[in-house]
Amino acid sequence: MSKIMIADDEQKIRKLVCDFLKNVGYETLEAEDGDEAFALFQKHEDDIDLVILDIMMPGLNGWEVCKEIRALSDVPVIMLTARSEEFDELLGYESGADDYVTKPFSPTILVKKVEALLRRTKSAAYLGGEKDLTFNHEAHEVRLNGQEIELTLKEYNILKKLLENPGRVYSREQLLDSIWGYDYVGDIRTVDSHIARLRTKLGDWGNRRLKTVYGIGYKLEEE
Amino acid sequence: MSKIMIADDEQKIRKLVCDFLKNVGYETLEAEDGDEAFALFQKHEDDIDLVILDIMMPGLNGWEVCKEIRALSDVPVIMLTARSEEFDELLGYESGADDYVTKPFSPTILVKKVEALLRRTKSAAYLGGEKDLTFNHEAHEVRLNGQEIELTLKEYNILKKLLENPGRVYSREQLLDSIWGYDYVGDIRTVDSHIARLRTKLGDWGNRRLKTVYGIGYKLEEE
DNA sequence: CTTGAATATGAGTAAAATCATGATCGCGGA
DNA sequence: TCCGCGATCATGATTTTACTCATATTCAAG
Repeated sequence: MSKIMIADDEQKIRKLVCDFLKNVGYETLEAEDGDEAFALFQKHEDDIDLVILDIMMPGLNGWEVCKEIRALSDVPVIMLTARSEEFDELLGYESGADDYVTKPFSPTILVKKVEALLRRTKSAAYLGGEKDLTFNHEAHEVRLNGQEIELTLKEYNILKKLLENPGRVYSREQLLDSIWGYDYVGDIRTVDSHIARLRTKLGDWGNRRLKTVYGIGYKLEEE
Repeated sequence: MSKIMIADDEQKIRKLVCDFLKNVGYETLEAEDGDEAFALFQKHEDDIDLVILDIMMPGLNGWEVCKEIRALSDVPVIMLTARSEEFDELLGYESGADDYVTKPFSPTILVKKVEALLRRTKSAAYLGGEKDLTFNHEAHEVRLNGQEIELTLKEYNILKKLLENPGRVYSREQLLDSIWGYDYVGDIRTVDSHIARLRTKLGDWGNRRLKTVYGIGYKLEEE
């Protein structure tokens, strides 16, 4: 099960959050200030699946810890912000946080955010990680089990689009709109052609994951 | 696709937000003050999937609109707050808002929040009690006790419709009107066929909850 | 309270309509 | 010329509709 680190200087809050997270099956790790949080993260980096950071903490504050962590890892981060603080939410996103929760917060909502974030990042593993399909946007290259697959522009864009939201269904119109452009006029079934070619090129993986949703469109199925 | 209502008295802001939302495939509805917002919501209640409310508006202010909407519906609500305002976030949560964004905001962030919120609410368990049946509109997926049930379009739409108002009876005509379209011509008892297949596919749950109201139509029984 | 006519619904089947696929072809730009 | 792209078409698959007949329900008359 996933391990979550929570950093907050208030012991009560830490306990509250930990209790709820443990309740739904997560392991937790606690830090009571920014310095400890970062130290702990460095030590357990490979084990930690998600980080929750309070902003106002002794030592490094939450934003700073977040930036430091970001320098090392893409682990998902949720920030806790006290309502009275003059906080600049934007800064949070700039520092690389994935989500934030304002105090006072309902633990249930926090748990839901944690779950949503884990779900999202775990299914995005293909994009960064060591799974079977990797995207290298810079090089415009796709690799399946390390082997490069030569995709044409349209194929590449369609695959990329579907990969942006694994599980979500895209209608042919949506794909045409976002890849071809709003002003595209032409046969809607063109999408089918490209999907077919993608499936061929991606072989087994393509057949397994590129799903047709009858009467709706296509989606990339999560596994 | 989801429809989103945005209420703000500044035309520029409305346009900005609408453009971004449309860009990622949402439909939008605009209101320029609190009164119009509430009126519009009442009228299109069933179609609106999410509401974005500015706080400072002529007529009813954002908090008030939110409360009024909450009296009718659980639709997700995002509040827009000017950062300079002395605002009490708690009031926002008390009035039932699900999230808020402070101005000036980046449209991208707003879009992300919208998506996060829709994801959260749309895949949430439908009926308060047991968590056995879940709808994921994005993925066009229905799960019963976690296991996916493959439904055809019509089946899916009928189930969704009935689920919108558990306990309420829908006549065959109403279902035909809202799912097939008012101009449908054909056998009214087609509905029966689909209900029958739904019951089969949903097994025990279907037989228990999909009730026939003799002489009237069908309903989804609450438990 | 029972019966039976009238009506409504369920189950099953088969036909019809719709949709997706994969193969193929021609166009046009690199 | 080659290659990416869009279009078309035959084919098969899936979904939707229509229809039949058995069963269930209602309601009023006996």
